[in-house]
Amino acid sequence: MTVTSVHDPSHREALWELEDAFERGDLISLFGRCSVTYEGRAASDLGAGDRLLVLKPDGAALVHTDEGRQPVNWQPPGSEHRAAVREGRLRVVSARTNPAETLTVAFEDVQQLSAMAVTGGRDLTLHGSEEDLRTRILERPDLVEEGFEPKATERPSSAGPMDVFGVDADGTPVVVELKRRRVGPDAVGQLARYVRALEEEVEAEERGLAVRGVLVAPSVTDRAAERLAERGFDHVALDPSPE
Amino acid sequence: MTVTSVHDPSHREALWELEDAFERGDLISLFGRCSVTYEGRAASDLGAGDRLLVLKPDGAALVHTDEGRQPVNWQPPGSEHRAAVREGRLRVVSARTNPAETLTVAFEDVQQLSAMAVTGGRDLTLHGSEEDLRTRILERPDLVEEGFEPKATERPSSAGPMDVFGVDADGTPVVVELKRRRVGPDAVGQLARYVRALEEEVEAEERGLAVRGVLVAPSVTDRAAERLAERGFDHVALDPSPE
DNA sequence: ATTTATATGTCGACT
DNA sequence: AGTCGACGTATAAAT
Repeated sequence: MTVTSVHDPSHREALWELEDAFERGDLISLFGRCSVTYEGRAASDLGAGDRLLVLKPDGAALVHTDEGRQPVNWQPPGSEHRAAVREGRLRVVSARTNPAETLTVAFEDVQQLSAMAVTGGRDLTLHGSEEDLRTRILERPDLVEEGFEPKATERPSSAGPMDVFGVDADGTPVVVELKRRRVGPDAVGQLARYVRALEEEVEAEERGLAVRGVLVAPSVTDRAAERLAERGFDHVALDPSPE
Repeated sequence: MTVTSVHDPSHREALWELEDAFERGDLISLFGRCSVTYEGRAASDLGAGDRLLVLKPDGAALVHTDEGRQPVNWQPPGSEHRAAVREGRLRVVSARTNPAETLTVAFEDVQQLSAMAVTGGRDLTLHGSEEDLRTRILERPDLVEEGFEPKATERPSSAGPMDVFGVDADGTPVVVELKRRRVGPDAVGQLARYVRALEEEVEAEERGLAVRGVLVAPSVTDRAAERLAERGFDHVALDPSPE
């Protein structure tokens, strides 16, 4: 039996089950009516309501309501879970240091507690990432531009490593910035820093050789297009994976 | 009784309970061994393993392993949940359009299903935000600098609305950029755009009047400090909430 | 430990 | 619906 569960337990029963589950390193799901307070990087208070508390053996804690992808409150992995009964009520505290922060869940009512011993299956393969986009360009440089020739990926510069560095048909240096989805102005700023850094390098040895900037992304916002135009950079419309 | 739960149900029993819970608009927690595939903005495959599936009545779906604050797979609110038994196995599909994406969870084994009717209690009050920082500065402008006088918040410019606009003791225009935590170089870039935009405005009517830039944040990274120095901007060390 | 860039980021506000 | 900036962003890689 890998799962233990109790329905409508007393606060004290819930505490016993919780402590056993902590001991076993289980993944825990706890339904009940509770109030939540958080204090740390910010501070928050959440009045009584029905919520789902998830406690993970790596120290993560999640308080979920019936809405939203995000937990309404949480604690990052690395925290320490503790449970106690105070004044007849179950209280779960998850805390960590550096930064110091504490999540407190005070239950008025515990409806359901389940705990599962989790084994294996942590191998996620994700496709369509920026990594894929780079692979695609290295395999078919003409997707960037006729005659484009990649020279290096992650080429270091004073502004950090650039995604792809190469030369165009004329031999002019080209900095390529990759984005897996539609981008805003910030990406142009990033590209501009790489181009400027490279221009300074190049000028040091060879006068008058311009550096081009190319932004590869499925699309760009209007504001980003303006800034590309200002700087004289190009945009190549390309998806991370072939349709 | 607001919670229903079944322990170690058959796939078909689980399906019935799931459909009832969908009907009632319950918040659902489902433990079991499953494989997960996602296809949409990206694509991913996750082999069999023990996981927690959370299904929300607003359409959100979360697949959690025993590690991490983030779900290993998910579907945003607004998706539609469906469940079925195929070849004797429970299969939960959550899908949405715009963008089109689909999450499929195929169970080998269902260990525990709980569903709770959630009522009320959605009032979160968060302290220590950028909003708080602005309030604090408007109440005590001297925290920015002796003689600083705020003139407007969210003052519009060609680069977008600036956090706080004011004048210093000499009557020089000051653009203030607020950050609630330690900042990197991107914040300096943001401030620089506001300052440049304002300089262009000011120059149009009045020659030779400089514009100052002040970054208010608890601290800055080394790189950010360099860029502040380059541009001649000031940094004021200030927390969103009084210690 | 700190800094940097990415993310299926998510989320809210505004146009 | 699209754009923009904040977030207790989280997370991984590099320094």
